[in-house]
Amino acid sequence: MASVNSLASTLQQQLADALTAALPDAGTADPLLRRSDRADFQANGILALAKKLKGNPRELASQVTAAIPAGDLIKEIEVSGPGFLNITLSDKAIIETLAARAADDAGRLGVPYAQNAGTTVVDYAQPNVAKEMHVGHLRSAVIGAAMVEVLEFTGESVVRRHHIGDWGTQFGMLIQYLIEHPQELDHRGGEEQDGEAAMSSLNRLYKASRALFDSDEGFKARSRDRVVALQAGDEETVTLWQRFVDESKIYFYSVFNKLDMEIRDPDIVGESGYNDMLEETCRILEETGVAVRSEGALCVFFDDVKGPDGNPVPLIVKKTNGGYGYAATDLSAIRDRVQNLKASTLLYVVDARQSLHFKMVFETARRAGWLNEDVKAHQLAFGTVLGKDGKPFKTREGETVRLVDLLDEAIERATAVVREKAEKVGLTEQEIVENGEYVGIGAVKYADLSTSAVRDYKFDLDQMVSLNGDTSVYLQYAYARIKSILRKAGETRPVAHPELQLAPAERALGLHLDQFGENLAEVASTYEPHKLAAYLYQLASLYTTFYDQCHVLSDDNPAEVVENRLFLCDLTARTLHQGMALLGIRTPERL
RNA sequence: GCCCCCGUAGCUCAGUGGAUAGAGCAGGCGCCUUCUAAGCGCUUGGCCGCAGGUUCGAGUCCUGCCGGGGGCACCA
Repeated sequence: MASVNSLASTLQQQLADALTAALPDAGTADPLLRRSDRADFQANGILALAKKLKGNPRELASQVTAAIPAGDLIKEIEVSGPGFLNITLSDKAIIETLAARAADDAGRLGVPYAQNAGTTVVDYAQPNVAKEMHVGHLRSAVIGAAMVEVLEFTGESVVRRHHIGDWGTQFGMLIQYLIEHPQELDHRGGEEQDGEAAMSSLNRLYKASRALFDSDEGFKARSRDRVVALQAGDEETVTLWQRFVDESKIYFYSVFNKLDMEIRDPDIVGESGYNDMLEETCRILEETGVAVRSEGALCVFFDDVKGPDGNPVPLIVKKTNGGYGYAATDLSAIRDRVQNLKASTLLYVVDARQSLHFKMVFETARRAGWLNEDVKAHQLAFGTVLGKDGKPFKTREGETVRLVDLLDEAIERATAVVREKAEKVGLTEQEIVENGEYVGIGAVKYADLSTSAVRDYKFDLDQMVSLNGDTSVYLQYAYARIKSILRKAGETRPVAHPELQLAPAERALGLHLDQFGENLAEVASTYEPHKLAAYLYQLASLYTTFYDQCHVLSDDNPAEVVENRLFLCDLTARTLHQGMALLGIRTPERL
């Protein structure tokens, strides 16, 4: 038996049954079970019921209490305040449940798969071809990757899509420039091509072509013709376009590699990938009357979308000049994902500033029948990255900050701290370098993942790399301390002892450990990865309290106590490791 | 003008309609001859933007204001 019912769910069921038994008129009422400061759990549901049944809540609570069958689960249950039930579980039940989790041979800590799992297409990490990646790209990548992992862990079948910006008018300009300056993308003397080098030549070419485009009417005209040639599939043009894409991918992979994030080539399906569908998408929309002609453009209108002048503002699917807007691409992507990939959910990890656009796109897709009750789309909108001062994140010179520079600095600063502390643990040079990357990148990811995505986000490298308090290293450090104890204790898997009475810190840790699966289910259904970060921080915090109050390897402890504490250490380590892995953050064995 | 998001401790942020609103940072006081002090304990600090409403119960739901950010016809 791999999957384990959590204490909360077992208790919830017992209370629900007791409610039905004691108060048949109540039907299937929710006992509203919550964690509590006053006991392990608190049930609030009887208060609302009392109103409905016109009864005294405290009396009803007593009746419900009496209807709960005797068993090992509950140690104490009392009616409190206006009619709350305060419930304390037995130590035995806690350790037995955790032992079942530890014994899960599927390595899932007893976390069950979701009942109604489907296929979710997650659209995240969408850099632009021939353009430098900046902090804005970080959020989509980090948040999206975490959602992918969490969804997969809960049993959802996930298709990743990196909707890179590899299409559009700017490619006419780039390709035309390359035709006129053919050496610009050549690699120097066969030296090994790395991401930085690829980006710097792309960057140079982009700037040069942009300058020429703005100053030279002839070049501008030739560039426009080149766009037409590209869209028409002209062989020479497409070949050159492919060079830009390939060159950019070298750069993307180097950045994602630095981010310790796996991006697979088949998952990169950029805007160009839907090019062949655009015409048909527009035709369907027009034929079904979802889209109409307005001022020469093919548009979809909405009652509640208006411009500053009070006139309706449409979603433009096809432009007056015959070109396709990005709405056509997004709608085609929806068709592809629903019809070909058989998605039941589409998740877009996209900047909140595009919320109106996606609202209109989703509504259009609903009208066209591509989305419906069974196939839903959701934008996981994230806020803008701001500097410490609350203004858009820029360098002192007002330029956008390169993502790689930021990551390098985070790694550099983290490595310095790791090195400073390394002697105490006896780290090798290789471990110092490795840990510096894990700590630095972890700090950046954790900072992004530990607040709710929709808020604007203050990027404060000093704070994240301070490595104090609520930062990733707190969790990594807790993990390393556990592993240190486990190494000292030897290799055998520790045995749980349900017969023991638990110390307060042990109970608190144990109860929290048991809620891992419920937390993941919530994260998966609300698309809020920061709740996982909060759970893990709480877990590490409860562990360090335990670490402080409950010495593990002490000669004063009876053997069973040592074993049981080792068991708690082991399960905490495995839970931390699993949770951090879902967030994309490494947990070094020594730190 | 309309729409969306945000407003919680000095700062950065949590807070599934439940009892006394929580963390981290910063400030104050303690704790390394015992498993990693990147830590732990204690402590100072709150008209949860304002005003109504719904509810047995509102930081949380509804309405209206105020303040900040963003979006709103052929860029993505």
